[in-house]
Amino acid sequence: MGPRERREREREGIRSRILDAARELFASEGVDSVTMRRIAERIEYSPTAIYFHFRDKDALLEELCDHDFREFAQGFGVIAQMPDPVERLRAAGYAYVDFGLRNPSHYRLMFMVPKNATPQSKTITKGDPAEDAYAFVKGIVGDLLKKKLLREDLTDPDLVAQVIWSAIHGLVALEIARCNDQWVDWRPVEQRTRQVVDMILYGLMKPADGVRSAADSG
Amino acid sequence: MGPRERREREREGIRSRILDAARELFASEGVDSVTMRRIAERIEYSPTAIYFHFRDKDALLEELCDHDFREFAQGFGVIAQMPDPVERLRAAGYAYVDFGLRNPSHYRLMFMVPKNATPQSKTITKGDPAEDAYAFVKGIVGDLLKKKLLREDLTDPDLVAQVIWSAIHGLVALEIARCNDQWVDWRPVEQRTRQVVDMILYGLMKPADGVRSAADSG
DNA sequence: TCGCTAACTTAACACTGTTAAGTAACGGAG
DNA sequence: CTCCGTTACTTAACAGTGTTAAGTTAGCGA
Repeated sequence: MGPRERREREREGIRSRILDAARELFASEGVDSVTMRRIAERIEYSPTAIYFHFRDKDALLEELCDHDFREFAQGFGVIAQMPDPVERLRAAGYAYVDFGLRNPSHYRLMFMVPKNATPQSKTITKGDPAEDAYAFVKGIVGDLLKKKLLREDLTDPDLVAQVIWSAIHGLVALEIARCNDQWVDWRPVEQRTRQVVDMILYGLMKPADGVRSAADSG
Repeated sequence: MGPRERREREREGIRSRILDAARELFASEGVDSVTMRRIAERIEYSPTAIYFHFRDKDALLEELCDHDFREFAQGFGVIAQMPDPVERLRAAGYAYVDFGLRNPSHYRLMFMVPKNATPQSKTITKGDPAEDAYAFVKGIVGDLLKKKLLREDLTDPDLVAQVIWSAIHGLVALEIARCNDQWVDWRPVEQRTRQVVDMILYGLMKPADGVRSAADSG
């Protein structure tokens, strides 16, 4: 009760209005259009008012990132239900690429800009597959290990998860940064996605088990 | 001959002085320190003088990139001599990663910043493996195809080259953008490199032929 | 010698993030 | 109720950015 809490609520309100304005600007006009002055304009405050709620512009973008990270991880919700870890990995790969290509600006901010650290997020619990996409992949790798489906020299879930992430990230990152590059005779991104995922599965699993390629099922 | 040519030479001279200054600034203090004013300071000209030689800052950076692209491709010179395409691919992978990690600023500018096009370079001849790194990889893939070492469903050299590039690029790009990220328990980049290259070979080649992993030879 | 043009410089514009100083409103203490 | 301090802002300004417009000087061709 009391005005103490009301002030707190109001403060939180304007905070998220700032974040919303930044996000809209960001999504509709690209990261370069996210200036303090344009954010301020949208919420009808003076530019410097933002500094009362965020340390600086980087802190603001960091919090935007934070939100995106959770949303990103939550996108894997249904996939987590799949019983077969191989199919789960394949689906996760497709979902990852899909997110990146649907939200190139967000993806850039999240993974393609050098950062000292992923937001030391108080709001995302590290290691929880529902909120942490890396933990989700690592979980799948753990299941593959348990079922002894991986090559015998692969025993470190972190290492394998990082290798998988590299390949998928490279696909998305190149598409975002180089999609209009006339130099390379690009194959359709869907085709590349299928082949990268196939390569990951063929490349990490025991040959004996045989990987059903994407071509077989669709 | 006469003063006509001398002027031409002088013009070319100041042009490359600008490029050199920009390159030094870029390598020693990062891309953010490459401002028109600081470049001008170094060559003891006024900032606006640069505009007489380059359309704008982007054009200047583009030409910087151009130079890096050729240097990058030339780094594959000795590797091109290797007779076995499998070993050639492995060595090319290591060399690629090595370049990226040794020149993170250059790598970022070359491959991690969205561009409408790789410089429509008059100075790099597309398709020449000595000057075009993509063509070099595509050439290796062609040899692998000729020797029937690839999985039977893989017949398109461009597609395969792009898949290989994705995986290697992802490794480098993540290392550059996220090397200090506390969120992920990163394995040493050398270890990841070996595993990514192994995954590419295991993932693309026929299982029958057996891939000698990096662990076997070193 | 005249004049044109290439190669510059200086001044300025329109931006950017950010800080310093000033102002109005609100809440608790005496 | 009054006073006072904190909170939440605004206005003005600084230092920086890329870039353009206008003015200046030097050198070549006629």
